[in-house]
Amino acid sequence: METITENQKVRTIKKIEKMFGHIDYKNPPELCPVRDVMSVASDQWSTLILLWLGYFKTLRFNKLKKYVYGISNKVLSQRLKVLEADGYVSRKAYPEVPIRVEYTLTDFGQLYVEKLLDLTEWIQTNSPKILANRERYGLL
Amino acid sequence: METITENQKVRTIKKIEKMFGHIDYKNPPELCPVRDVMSVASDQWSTLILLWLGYFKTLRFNKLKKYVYGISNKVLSQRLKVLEADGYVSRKAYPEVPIRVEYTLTDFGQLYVEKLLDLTEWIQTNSPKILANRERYGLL
DNA sequence: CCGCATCCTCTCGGATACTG
DNA sequence: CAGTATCCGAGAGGATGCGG
Repeated sequence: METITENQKVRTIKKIEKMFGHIDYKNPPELCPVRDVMSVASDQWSTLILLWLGYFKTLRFNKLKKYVYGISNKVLSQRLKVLEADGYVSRKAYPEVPIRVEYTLTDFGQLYVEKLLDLTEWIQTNSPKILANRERYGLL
Repeated sequence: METITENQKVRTIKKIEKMFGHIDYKNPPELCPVRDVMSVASDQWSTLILLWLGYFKTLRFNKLKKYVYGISNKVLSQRLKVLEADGYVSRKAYPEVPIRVEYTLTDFGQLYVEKLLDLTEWIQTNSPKILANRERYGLL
């Protein structure tokens, strides 16, 4: 396991201070953009949608639905709409019959996916440890 | 805005392939550890709890409740329990009267917070753009 | 094929009151 | 002080059928 230097801890604290320090912590959550934006972007379904789009570059609705296994029509279209609104995803409809719709990451979305991936990779690496923790904890 | 090289995109795809490639996408979500672990760690409340603990190092229950503004007793204790189970947070109770309980990040939790922070910083930086997107989209 | 509309279920989460 | 217990409402999300 990686080790943590005191220096690193101090830098972390500085970063958090920069993030939270200037807001009055008594403010309602609506006024915290980080939380607001996070609630869209790091939603469980959205995360998977974005990663699969990062992988395939372009996906149609039903294809996406297959990869993001278990998602319902309703939730998928809901999430796509929000992701489009926030600028991560672009939607292109071809007026054929039957209609064809393609979803693609925007450049902005691509950047986000790269950040997100750093986190999910870390999680993937550490998930055995985490699941073991959880197991052990359950036994207490 | 940063630009994205084609090289970077290819690397991103490789990473995602490594993450998702080996699993059968038809498997039920329960079998995807990334998703499972993410649902705990990147929960909206958990994120805030972890960041505040990263900032203060040690916080008591009611102090935490003040900083994570708007969280209820129930949810706070729930989240803390799960975060403890997964190994991000340690709980220490002092048998005084009245009782005193202190929550601290574990070293593991500290590492996670650093990763998480990279993401939230990016979000903080880009939230004006995202909110503007959202606004514009609403007008269409 | 895309995805909205409907219905219905069920969990999450807020408020409050209470105990070791 | 640090939670647990209880109640309750809101809304997320699943299933299905239909329409463009």
